[in-house]
Amino acid sequence: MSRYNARVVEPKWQQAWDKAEVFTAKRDPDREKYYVLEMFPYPSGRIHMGHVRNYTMGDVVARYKNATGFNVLHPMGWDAFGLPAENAAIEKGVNPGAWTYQNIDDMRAQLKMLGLSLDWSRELAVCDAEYYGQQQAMFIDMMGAGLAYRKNAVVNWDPVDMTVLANEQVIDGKGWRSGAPVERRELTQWFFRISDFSGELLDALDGLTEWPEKVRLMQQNWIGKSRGLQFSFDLTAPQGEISQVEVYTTRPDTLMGAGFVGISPDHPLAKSLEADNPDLAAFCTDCRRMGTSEADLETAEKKGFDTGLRVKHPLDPDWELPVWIANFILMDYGTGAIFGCPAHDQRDLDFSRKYGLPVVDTFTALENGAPVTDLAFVPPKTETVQWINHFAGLDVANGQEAIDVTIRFAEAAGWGRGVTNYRLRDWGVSRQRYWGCPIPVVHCDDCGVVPEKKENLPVELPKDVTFDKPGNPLDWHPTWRDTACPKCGKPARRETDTMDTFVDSSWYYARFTAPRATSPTIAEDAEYWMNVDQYIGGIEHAILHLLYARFFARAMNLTGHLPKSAIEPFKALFTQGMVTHETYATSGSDGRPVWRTPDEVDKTDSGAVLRATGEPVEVGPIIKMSKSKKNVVDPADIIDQYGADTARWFVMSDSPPERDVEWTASGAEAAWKHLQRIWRLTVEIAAADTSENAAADLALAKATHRAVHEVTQGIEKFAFNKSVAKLYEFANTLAKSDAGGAAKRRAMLVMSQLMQPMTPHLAEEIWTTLGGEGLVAQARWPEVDPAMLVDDSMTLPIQVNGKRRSEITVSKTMPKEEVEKLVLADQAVLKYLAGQPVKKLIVVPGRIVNVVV
RNA sequence: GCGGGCGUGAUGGAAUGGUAGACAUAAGAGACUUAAAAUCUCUGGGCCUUUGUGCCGUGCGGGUUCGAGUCCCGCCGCCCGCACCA
Repeated sequence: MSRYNARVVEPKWQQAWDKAEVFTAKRDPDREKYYVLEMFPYPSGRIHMGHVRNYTMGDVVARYKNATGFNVLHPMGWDAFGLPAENAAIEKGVNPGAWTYQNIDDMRAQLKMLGLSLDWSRELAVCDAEYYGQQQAMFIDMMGAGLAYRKNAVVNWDPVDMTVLANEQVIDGKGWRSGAPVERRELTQWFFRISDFSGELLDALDGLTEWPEKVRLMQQNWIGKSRGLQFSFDLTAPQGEISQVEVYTTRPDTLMGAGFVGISPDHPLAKSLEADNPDLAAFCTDCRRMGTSEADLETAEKKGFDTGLRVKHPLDPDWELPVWIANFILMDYGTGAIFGCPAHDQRDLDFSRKYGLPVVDTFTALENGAPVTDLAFVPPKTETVQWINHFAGLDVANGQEAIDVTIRFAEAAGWGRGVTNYRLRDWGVSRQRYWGCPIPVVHCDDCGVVPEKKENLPVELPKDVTFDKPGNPLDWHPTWRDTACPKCGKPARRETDTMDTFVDSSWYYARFTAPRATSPTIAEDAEYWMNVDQYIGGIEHAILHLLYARFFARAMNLTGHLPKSAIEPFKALFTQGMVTHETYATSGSDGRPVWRTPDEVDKTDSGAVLRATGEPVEVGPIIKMSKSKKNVVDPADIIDQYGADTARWFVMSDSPPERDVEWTASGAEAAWKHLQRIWRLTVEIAAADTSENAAADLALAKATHRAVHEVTQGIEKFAFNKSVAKLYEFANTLAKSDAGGAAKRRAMLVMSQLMQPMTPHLAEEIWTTLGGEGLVAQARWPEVDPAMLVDDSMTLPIQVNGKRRSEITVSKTMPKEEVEKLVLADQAVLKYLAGQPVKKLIVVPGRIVNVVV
């Protein structure tokens, strides 16, 4: 019997699809379109199992939708700008562009081996001048619309390497290469006004009904709408120009419990004090060393410094509060100053206890009026509490009522105003790096900051750059900066900042609708193909990428590059889990683990050993495949050994798509065995005579319809693992069936159609072997006859007091009364009733019966 | 620290609030074979002086319900994000 040889079969069908241009998308207003998109990869050079899983999921959807009659757009591109190319340049002396394009060539070749139904004619890389030139045009339009502007912002500065560091390059407050303590430095940088859209981006989340609830919730919390009170504390004595400290609080009702006023180390008041107070200046400098990430600030030890200044309480001129600088207060949020209410905020309480500041209760629990000791009393805003001393006369009220009353009281009295605040900050897009999209502006001594003329776009990155000096090579380039002012023509300098790579990925979905256009988009194409009907990617992009893309689509709409209907570019979103693997390590001479790749390790009954030396190997936790832990399986090896269909089948089976999947060698082996089994069945069926066996034929036809129904349901609901399980079941049924040859042939043809989205090459081979017409990739998805799904009798479980005690076989349509009679006559039921009267008899038709005594 | 999620046999997992463990893997037994591989068949959560339509069992502790893996409250553990990794 001929063995199925993936190495021969797979390229054959890939060529057949190419030749027939099966996956080339053409705009056709007479057909309903379906746009499926997976988050495009960074071209690291090798695809990994996460890619295989991500792109197979998208491919299953694309192939299924194609089979159900949609005009499918399924494109692929490269998120090709970013740090790794510069790191490679520094470490290996390669040119970032050359390195990137080589990686793209390598990865494209690997992806093509997977047999994905991609329209490669639309391929793009964000580092193509053809792409980023259009991005520059949009940047200029955004400047014109007031959506892009410059302001000062802090960056991580490495004082030894004299360069700006990304957050991931700051390890324990030190530069990753130099090891020098990182400083915060202010630079003038470009920003997008995403915060103007805070309310809009928040409200529109309600319309994203096909997004995971958790992602919408994460975005909602990120945008962070709050209602609070803004007011000022008067300083008892002015400090220079400053006589007040303005604060924003979401709990103004706790004002009578204020213990101190806290300001950010970057607050103007703190800065004005630094000149005369070396200790205070040292404290602020220390705070500024922490790095800029919020996680760093929040997890650091909470520290404060008493400025010695005092402010007056707005409700009691005799009440003075100390002003402290605190390292956990962010200048970017609210006013950069707060009042601390230790009795009702754990962080403020810890801070107050640490520095001996007063703790004043403002309310207590209704049933327990004990004062706060080491645990702050922080009830939900909906809980009613007893007020001790409320200036607006509250006695018993819940937190939300108290906040509303307080804001009204302050507004009426004229010392404060209700303010709606958002946590969302404007999007800083400047990067002091080479390998990114140049910001297309020119600095002119006379005209200031001037956008480049559109006819001069793209502002191309120079190719002749060196990385022997730290910092941005664009700054060191001998000629690239020199240009003429677009306004007055005098010599001027190009902006050397490039754009955040999140900008590149904020509109590629739109560019795919017209990837070769000489404008960012083409109206007819955008109108037809947008929005993305199904977007698929990692949960790690739940907030930033997806929020930026939502903003950018709005900005593109305002600047005329997308229709209004495309401001929510992703109609449905699916977030898939990671591919994980066990980790393996031997112990190094210094006692630290030396990570080992799975193919270096042999697993034996007595434990894992290193194949080469027999040295024992520690089997570690199952974690995301990563180069640093070496727990990677190279898809290319798997494809080489078993073929693409096996890899695709494995990543679709077992684990639900939204959860992590563990790659195991036995799982891959099992996937391969199953596909071989299907092929053996096919060969058998192809050789069988065409006899009939009425009863078995009907049973197999019914099983076929059930399989179609259930596999379809699985795909529709993104439960590919369940579709796979049903296909296993169907295969078992088919293998055991006594049906005649003709019936089996019909069943196997349907099997190949159902398998086509997951294992397209094998499916074609089955289809053609059994005489299917044309390509199975172009065959119409099989229809279900509902009549074939109906079973007339069923097993009905019977519980007594909630425990399963018996079962009866009944017709599905049997009336309740008859079921009840049968149940009460059942021997097992009678035994458990033991003569006790039946209190209640619950019959859930078609489900279960519960007898309660 | 804050925000979000997840937790079911040896393993991956299945289960509109209704028979917990579908389907698959590891393992064990058997068939075929000179033998092995491949293939096929069976067993496959735990417990037992009662082998019984027995008892226990979905991270831990409570609760709601005729009935909870599923809903609610409180813990524990792991994962993702935290604005310059992509």
